[in-house]
Amino acid sequence: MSATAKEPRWERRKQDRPQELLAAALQLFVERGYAATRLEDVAALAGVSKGTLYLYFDGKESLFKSVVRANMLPLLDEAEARVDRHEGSSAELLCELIRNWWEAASHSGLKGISKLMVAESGNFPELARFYHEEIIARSDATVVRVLERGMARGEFRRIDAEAMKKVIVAPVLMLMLWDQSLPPCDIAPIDTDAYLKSLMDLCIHGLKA
Amino acid sequence: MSATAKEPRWERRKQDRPQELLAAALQLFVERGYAATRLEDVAALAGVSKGTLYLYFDGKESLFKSVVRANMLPLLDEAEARVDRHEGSSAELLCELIRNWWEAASHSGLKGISKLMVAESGNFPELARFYHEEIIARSDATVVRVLERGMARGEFRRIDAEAMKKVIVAPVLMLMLWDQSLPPCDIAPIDTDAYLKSLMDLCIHGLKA
Amino acid sequence: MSATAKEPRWERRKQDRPQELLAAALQLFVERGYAATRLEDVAALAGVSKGTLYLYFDGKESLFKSVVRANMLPLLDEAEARVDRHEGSSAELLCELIRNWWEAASHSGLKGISKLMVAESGNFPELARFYHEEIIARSDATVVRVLERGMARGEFRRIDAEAMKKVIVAPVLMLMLWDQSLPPCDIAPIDTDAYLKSLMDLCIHGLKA
Amino acid sequence: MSATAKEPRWERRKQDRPQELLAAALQLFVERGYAATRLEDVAALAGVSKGTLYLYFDGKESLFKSVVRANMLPLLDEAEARVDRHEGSSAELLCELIRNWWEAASHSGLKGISKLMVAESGNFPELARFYHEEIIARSDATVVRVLERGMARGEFRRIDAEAMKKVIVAPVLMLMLWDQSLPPCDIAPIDTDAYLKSLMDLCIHGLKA
DNA sequence: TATGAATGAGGCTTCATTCAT
DNA sequence: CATGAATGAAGCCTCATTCAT
Repeated sequence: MSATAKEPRWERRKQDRPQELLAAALQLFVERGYAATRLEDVAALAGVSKGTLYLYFDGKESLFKSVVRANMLPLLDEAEARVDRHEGSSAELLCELIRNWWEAASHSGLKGISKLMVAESGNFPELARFYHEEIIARSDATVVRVLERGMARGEFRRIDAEAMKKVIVAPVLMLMLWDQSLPPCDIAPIDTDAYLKSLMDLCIHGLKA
Repeated sequence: MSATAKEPRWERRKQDRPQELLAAALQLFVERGYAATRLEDVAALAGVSKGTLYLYFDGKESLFKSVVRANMLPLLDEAEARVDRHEGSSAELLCELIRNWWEAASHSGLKGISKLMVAESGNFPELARFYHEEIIARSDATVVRVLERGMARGEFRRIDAEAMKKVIVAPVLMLMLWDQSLPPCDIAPIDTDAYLKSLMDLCIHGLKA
Repeated sequence: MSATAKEPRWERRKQDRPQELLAAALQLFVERGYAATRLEDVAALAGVSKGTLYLYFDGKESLFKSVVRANMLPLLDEAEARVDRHEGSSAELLCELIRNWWEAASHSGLKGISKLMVAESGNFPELARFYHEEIIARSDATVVRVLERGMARGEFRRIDAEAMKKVIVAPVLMLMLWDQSLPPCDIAPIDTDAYLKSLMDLCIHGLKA
Repeated sequence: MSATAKEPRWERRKQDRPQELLAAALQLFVERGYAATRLEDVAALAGVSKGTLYLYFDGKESLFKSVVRANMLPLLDEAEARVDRHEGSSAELLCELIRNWWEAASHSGLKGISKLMVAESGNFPELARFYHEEIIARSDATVVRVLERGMARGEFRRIDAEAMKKVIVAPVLMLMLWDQSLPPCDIAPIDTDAYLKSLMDLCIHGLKA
């Protein structure tokens, strides 16, 4: 599946105006929340005028949904394939999964989207459902597959994989939220490397047979 | 003629108005976020009119800060004392700590406040700092004490307690956020008991010497 | 006409609450204007609660009109009689008139009322008419009588008494306005004595035959 | 198809909007006072909607200050120069000064501004100081120069010029106030010509050596 | 396409007025 | 009589949206 010349992911488009607007909108929505973000600020941050925004999006809500969808869709197909192809130990696989997930989140808008979904789930429940089905549920399922692979191969002790998956996913999600929230408040940020190492360390020791 | 002859325009007493307003405000701020919450709705939910709110609070921002502070301050001093008095194993102590923390959060507004702080940290950075210092930092410190107690007594293996504390706190915080976000979106809620059991199970096995 | 024991000048009454309220209202209305004066401040300045005000006055507008009328009515009957009884020169009479008027204004609320009438004439035209008929017109008429007496007795040269009366009244009114406006703004106040002396000096030299 | 085919929602150009708004605001502020003037009425009188006002002014207070400054600044430099160039008698000069001042006030917003300053000095003390320094103090100084010129040339008798200047300025100011206040109340307006003639007549006779 | 002036619904806040105590 | 908690209409201001250019 080679990169297509035109991927019609946003309403209308021309050159990269939409992307710039989506990037600006993501930043401000994440910083301030949906209601507190003014479209004029989004437009200014994208270097266009207020009216231009309406050439590409139907309005504020449409822009918001586009931001969420645009930042979620590219993420879906990455980590999963790798799990099935993996040859090594399940512990290694789990660690790789965690680290890959964090890497993917860091190089995309997923960290911000996750914060947005926590903040705005009440105002956009169907978006929150979409996020949970497409991102969380698939991440969960991937973790479950690894956990079951580990148990099946005798590497992991018997655990409640369904419950444990969320326990393992939670620290990664929380790291995303902290990563978004702490620096703007002048709160000392998390030491990401040490945090992830501790998480993987805890999982390896906590799960091993 | 027992009570009201001619439907009084208002009823309750001055003393409990602030609490009623704070409770209503907490609910709506958590559901909708700060900017999307209308003071008229808060007042209506508390059973009073718009103007009454201003008899007790200086305005929207003041109400918000009061909500946060009122729901954070009562929580601070509970779990910590228990740690020092504990006689049993550190694993038991850690489990008790996690469960107590969740219990306390469930019977107070802390779950909502935590969601609020994720959502509004960018708009109220000094409140976010207050929250982190009073809630997160103290929870972290308590966890650290337990981890170091366990290591000192040979119950836990040597770990990076500073990094691990956040890994352990994160799932509890994330549970609070899910607990607030999922039900209003008609997403299947977390099985809290199984989740906490898995968390404690992972910690016990993951930390033991 | 001896002083009566009860002069029913205000709506209802009891002891001296009404006077205290009227005094407080006069002060604040003059300082801030009608619209910018809050009844709660009036009540507080009078040492009573907001509700009490409504026991004595029908509302804000009623209070305002009462303030104006209460401070105008006592003033009406003083200066006029003196003119007819006067035996000396018309120049002396005019000077006495000016000084008496200023004295009367200083020891009553008339200075404030005059400022109020300038400020609020547009919002209370019928009050402004009342003020002009009862205060200005009568002052004017008195001045005219003095001017005509002076001309009749050959002390003053022939002038347009109708036009000149306002020219003579204006500096006294303006002095009242300055006296009310300048000190609160930290602007150097008028030297009242020198001002009145100059006015009388100008009149005496300017009118003499 | 000469111009508007389908009734445009707005018409005029950006450049003259501020002046139109300032003119409308001056009128209403003078008529009703600061607090009683609604911005929506100002906007309507200027032919625009509420929100448009905020494109040009920061808010009500900013609009008010702009109104005052815009109507004061153009007035400052006119009459003064003429005094120094004058060749004729000081009596003529004084009369010319008075008449020029009145003419200037009549053809500008100064009459209204003067009323506003009397009414709102308590609420805008620093504006009142600005007005007194820029308008009153300069008028005063010009009058003083004429009086001293007259005394120096032996045309005027010796007087207290500092006190007399305010006595001479007061009738002109008071005429402005009457001119603003009387007509809206259906009170017979001042006969301006006769009034000014009487004032000049009084000054000439009252000052001459 | 792109602009930005203009609009007006909607929310925060004030305060005159009411009325149970 | 007096109080002050409660009300709600009204005004200031913001900002999503429209549209002539």
